[in-house]
Amino acid sequence: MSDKILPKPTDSELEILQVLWENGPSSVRFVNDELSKRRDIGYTTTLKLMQIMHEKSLVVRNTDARSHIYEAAIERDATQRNLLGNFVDNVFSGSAMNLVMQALGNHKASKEELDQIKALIEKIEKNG
Amino acid sequence: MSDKILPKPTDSELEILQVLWENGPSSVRFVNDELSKRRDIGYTTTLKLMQIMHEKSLVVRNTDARSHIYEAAIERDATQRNLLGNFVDNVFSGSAMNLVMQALGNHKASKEELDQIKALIEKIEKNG
DNA sequence: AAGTTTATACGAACGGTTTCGTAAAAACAA
DNA sequence: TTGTTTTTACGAAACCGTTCGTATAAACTT
Repeated sequence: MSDKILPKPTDSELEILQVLWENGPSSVRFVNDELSKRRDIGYTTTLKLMQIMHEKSLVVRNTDARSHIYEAAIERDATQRNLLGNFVDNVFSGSAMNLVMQALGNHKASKEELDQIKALIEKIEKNG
Repeated sequence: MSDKILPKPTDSELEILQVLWENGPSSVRFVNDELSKRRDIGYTTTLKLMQIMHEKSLVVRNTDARSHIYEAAIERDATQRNLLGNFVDNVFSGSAMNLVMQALGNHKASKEELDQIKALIEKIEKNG
């Protein structure tokens, strides 16, 4: 009822969410250190981004201690599902199958991965 | 050798590219009519977008006639592959398999589509 | 020829993201 | 206590994408 529609995270926000999803609740310092491994970014830039994410309710934070602890407020799976839907529409004209074929065809998958997919397909076929 | 790295098309530019890929070389008028079927957009907005795309070399154009004819300058497959790679990195931390599983699990695929994927997997397994 | 329609070109505004400088407060060290 | 480090907060600049108004020219209509 009182659920608000959360905005789609931007690319930078997604970078931060990945860190939070993988490491759990974290300080700005920690997130910034993680991001810094991948690219140049100033501490206050990361801080500002996370403050904006807080305003947007993409993260929640605990301000008890001096260094605030931030936590992702949206689920990884749900977020990926949302963004995937958008992406399929924009880039593959809505054809998820085309995307899957591209992803499969382009990516050198291991035997285990292919087996996983085959298992999933069988499961879908049974329940279909 | 003298190949330039083309910029990643934006969402709006992608809309236009879809029209050009599906209909071949087209006038601004035609593209705008197509876009207008899906959303509100002014003629000069479409024109401006296509002019910017021309500057970026995402399209080429023939200005012989009064109404200029625009044509996609980048291939659909290559573009989709590029954007997919980006997307997998940003949203799925580089795991294409995770993306495929999500796409498959979430999309109600027809028997034909599943067969297509199975055939592709077999082909990959043979050549692997 | 005069007026209407249709096209391109250009510039500017608007909104949003990203970046960072600077200030203020809190914690720590000497 | 005084100075250094660490943190949050705030504001502003720079940048980009999108949108559209207006000017101008070309082509068509009567």
